[in-house]
Amino acid sequence: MKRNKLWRLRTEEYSKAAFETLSEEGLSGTTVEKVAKRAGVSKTNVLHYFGNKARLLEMALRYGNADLAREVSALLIRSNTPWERVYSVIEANFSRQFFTPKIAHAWLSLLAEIPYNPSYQRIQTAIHQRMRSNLMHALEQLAERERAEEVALAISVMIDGLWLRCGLHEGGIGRDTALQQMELLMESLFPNSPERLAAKARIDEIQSILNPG
Amino acid sequence: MKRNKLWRLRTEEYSKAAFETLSEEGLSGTTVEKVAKRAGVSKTNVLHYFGNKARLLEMALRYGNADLAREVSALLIRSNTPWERVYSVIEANFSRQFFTPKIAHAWLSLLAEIPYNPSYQRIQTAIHQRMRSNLMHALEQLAERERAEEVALAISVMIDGLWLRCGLHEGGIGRDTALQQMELLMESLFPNSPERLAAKARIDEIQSILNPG
DNA sequence: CTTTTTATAGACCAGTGAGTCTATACAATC
DNA sequence: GATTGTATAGACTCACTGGTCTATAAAAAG
Repeated sequence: MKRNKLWRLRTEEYSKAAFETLSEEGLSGTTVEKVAKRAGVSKTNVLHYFGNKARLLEMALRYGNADLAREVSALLIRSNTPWERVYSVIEANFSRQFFTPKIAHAWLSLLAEIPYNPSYQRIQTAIHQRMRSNLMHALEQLAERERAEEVALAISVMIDGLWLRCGLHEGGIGRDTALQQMELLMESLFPNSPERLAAKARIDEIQSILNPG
Repeated sequence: MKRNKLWRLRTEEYSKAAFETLSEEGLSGTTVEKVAKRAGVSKTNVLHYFGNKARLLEMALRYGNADLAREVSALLIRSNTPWERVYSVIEANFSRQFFTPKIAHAWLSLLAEIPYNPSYQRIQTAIHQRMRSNLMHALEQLAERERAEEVALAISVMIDGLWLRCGLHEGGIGRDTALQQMELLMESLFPNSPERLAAKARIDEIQSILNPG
């Protein structure tokens, strides 16, 4: 169907525009009009595809997550050991392309709306759920179940916290500080583990190959 | 000055109303009108005291933080050792009264605006700065400076992350899970430290006396 | 080649929200 | 007691925003 193709193309285009607008103008500054302007089309057209603003932002949330999800997958399929899978999740979350104040701004703007919009809530729950699941599959092979749960939560909470700080003020936390913090956490949780460090090194390398600069 | 007294009273009242509105309606749902209604006065009156909405929300941010700051102080002045000071910061941040989804919602809503409003940014920077300072004074006596810096950051980032999760969805993270996570972090960072555990126990006790329930 | 569907835009509408203007009650000051 | 300043509210304005209605061009279908 040609219709469906164009549909997908446009929704992706406009979701992206919405995400970018969000990151530059904040939630209160994001209007359908501005998103349309950024995409170079009329407001009517954007509404034609999404029906209403809420759904547009919903798709923006999905859009923002899709990139990250791809990055995680790309590392995950190249992982051979549990430790490598853990570091795939970590590294992907602080990839140079994604872990930027701009993107963190947009993410923050959407997060703030989550409590008031069940639809966003479902999406975010799914996102967290997937991260937890990715971590658990790996960690269960490295620790007892209960500890694995705790640790998985600690890792993902720390990731969220670092993203939050990244979005908060420009000069705040960058990739290096973030990774250093994650390493402080990991080294404290699992001290003296050559396997862990080897995995970290390998994933780091893979990531810098996949995504140079 | 009687004038100043009333002024203080009203600004406090309205800041509180704004904070509460924020927590129930989110940022997009918070209008000057609604805040006024909640305070039982006219919109004009609220505007009379704050001039504009931005300054109202700015005061709401300060208001929300003031409570927390008092809680930290109350524990801090009763602390005798560095470890107790560290746990004062931690416990205060997860006090039963403050660490609630409602308050976390309001806090999230304001955070999302920080990147777009220099004034909020300054306030938030000051808040983070004070937390860092509180932690550093204590941690410097427990580790070398560089490690103290790292650890202080780790603790405050984890606190932020847990607040974020608390605000995200109702059934998410509660005080118990949060404190358990903090303890996982602390135990990993400083294993086998009876002094630390004693301090934790003492602050926990003081806190439950000051703030029963 | 006509008919129907899809894509796109322009004009418009209704609602809302921030902020102002005007007015009144009230307190303080002289 | 007159005057000045403060607190408060009601009516109003102006800008803007989400969303709809109408129209047209383009494409698909027949």
